Amino acid sequence: MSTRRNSKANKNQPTMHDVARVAGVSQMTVSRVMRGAGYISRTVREQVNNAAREIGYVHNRLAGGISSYDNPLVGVVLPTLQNRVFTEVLSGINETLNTAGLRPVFGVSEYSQSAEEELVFDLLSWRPRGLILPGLEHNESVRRIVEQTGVRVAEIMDVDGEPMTASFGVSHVDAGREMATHLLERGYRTFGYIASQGGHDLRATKRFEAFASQVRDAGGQLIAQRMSNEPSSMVAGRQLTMEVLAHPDRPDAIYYANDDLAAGGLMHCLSHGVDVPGQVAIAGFNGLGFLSALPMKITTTQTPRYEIGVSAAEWISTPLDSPAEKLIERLETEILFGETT
Amino acid sequence: MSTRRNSKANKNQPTMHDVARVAGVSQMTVSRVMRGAGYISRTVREQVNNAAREIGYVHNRLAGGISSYDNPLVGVVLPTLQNRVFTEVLSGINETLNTAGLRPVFGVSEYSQSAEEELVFDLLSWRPRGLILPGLEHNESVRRIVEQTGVRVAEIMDVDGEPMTASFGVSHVDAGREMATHLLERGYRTFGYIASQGGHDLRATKRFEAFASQVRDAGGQLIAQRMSNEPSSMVAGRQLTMEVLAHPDRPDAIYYANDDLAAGGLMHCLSHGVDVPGQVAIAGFNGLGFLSALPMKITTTQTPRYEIGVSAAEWISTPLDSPAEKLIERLETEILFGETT
DNA sequence: CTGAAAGCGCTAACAT
DNA sequence: ATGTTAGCGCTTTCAG
Repeated sequence: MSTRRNSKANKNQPTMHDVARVAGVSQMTVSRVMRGAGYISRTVREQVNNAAREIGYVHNRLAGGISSYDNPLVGVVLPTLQNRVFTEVLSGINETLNTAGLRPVFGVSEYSQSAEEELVFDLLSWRPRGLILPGLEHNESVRRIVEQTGVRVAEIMDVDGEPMTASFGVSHVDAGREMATHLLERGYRTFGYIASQGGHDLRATKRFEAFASQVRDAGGQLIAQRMSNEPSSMVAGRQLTMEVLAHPDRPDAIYYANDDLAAGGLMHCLSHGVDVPGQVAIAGFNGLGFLSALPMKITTTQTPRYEIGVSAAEWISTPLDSPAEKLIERLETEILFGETT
Repeated sequence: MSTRRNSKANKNQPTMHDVARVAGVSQMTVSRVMRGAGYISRTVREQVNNAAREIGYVHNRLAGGISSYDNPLVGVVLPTLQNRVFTEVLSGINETLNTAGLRPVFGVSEYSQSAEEELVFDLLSWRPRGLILPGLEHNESVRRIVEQTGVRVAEIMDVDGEPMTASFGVSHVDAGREMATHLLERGYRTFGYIASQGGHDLRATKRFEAFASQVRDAGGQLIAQRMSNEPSSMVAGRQLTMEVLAHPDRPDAIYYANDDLAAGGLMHCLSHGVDVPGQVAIAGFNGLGFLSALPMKITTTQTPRYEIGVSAAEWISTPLDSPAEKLIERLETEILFGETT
């Protein structure tokens, strides 16, 4: 006769009861062995594990989560997968969660707040132990449901603003200002700015605004700006740089929203005999690893991307005891002085 | 009085019962509205949705999954997040699943079969609708549990072998052979090979073996091989190329395990006045977008990374009706003839 | 079109 | 160190 108790034709997967029957113990004992909870004698544990292996039992956490409320899932939202920056953050998140026995469930918002909203509801339906969201800007609906459900949220990448509960990132305002200061000190007076993502990257915007205001305060001028609607890439940077330099009124220096764009700019200059930094200086943002393989070291701001992922994931992993106190974890950036400025 | 029924202090989240009470309908009706199942009158649907919004109810899919056996999660395993190739595949997977209302839960195996095994068990504990695994090589334990649970598995990247149920990818054997043929036709006779990941990238190994055997068959020679244990990167490629070219017996051409390494090699040559392809030819693999921003077009094999993700995810999304028939979906590669060969 | 009853597979809480 | 009992929040099934 069949040993299955499942009335539905649907599935025929073994349950803890089946394991218990084979191992000759109670179902509760199987549960304890599976979770590594409570004290179980060596012999029983082995019987149970063998029985489980034999019949191909896999722990069912859906059922577990529903009764325990302690669910090892973490919802992760990223703005894009097209940019190394976020996959490095994801890498930090994933490794840290993995170590803590937690698992990421994730979605990509494509820099859209309404897509983010949908994602947040969807992720919340898995009753995650926490949520990791990009940036500090979210729509009202997201704020409301976060408040109502009381889910722990780590807002990452940015610390220039008020987090819902905790933020982990860098100050883009300071980074933009510092780069402006550096370029001004070097004697550059007229500037270009090249960005991508059609302005949806709010952190790039923060950097740029701080950069621009610092430039103006020092009597410098912003004389060229180009923005692509595409995701950032070397190809886009190369194209936009060509456009900026084609103009009769060339800037002394170009600030790029990130390293990919800056590297593309450098490639344009190298291919067209434009002297860097003699005719035009180049500055990027992030300090991506591939820069050090380029023919010239690009000046950029080093950001701790992996570490941002790690610190956010660690906070989510921590057994919550701290009350509602807000946490702002600011990680530091640093200008890498290259040969392009 | 409190409207909560939850005896545990644990959580105090509203349930369908709470929504039902507020909306003045039965809990079952709420369930139908949430899932968009069955026929619900317009009025009732709106009442329910309003009530849900008002009290901040979020659908609980853990509870749903346990009774319905139809779970919108898909387990995804990637070998690494350090390589654009896989984040592009992930991008295709994610977008496709998203469209189908499915959600990825994922883990990274770091090219280790035992890490993969752990991951597979962990992912299976969420009773996913399917699994996406890299490559065709898996350990016995993975094969057993896949068979026992009957979970749908899409093996991606590679079609040179027998899948458990379905594979989506390219032929690395053919790709390696084709590149060898191309280089031989160009007149190159002595070859170098540069790789990374310490040989754990089994697909790179398949390419290389096909490449090497083709070279030997044509009377060519493989005179230099370097392999880094690091993840692949331009920096590693630059370094290894320097090492290969420092040797008195220089190869006519270097085949790289991928474009990052090849681009690093090109950068070395450009920076050191090594004539490409006059002194040494360069060939990569993948056709990553950034190649077109480099000063010289590198010859490479174009691979459909995003599409591999899409086709695997589509197969997982499809309501299963097809029997146990094996599926091998071979996507095509194509040599991009550049200026470096 | 809507509702009531009966579980889904597991864990918490309380025995023993 | 192990077992019993009573749900967790939802969906299935069967009524109406």
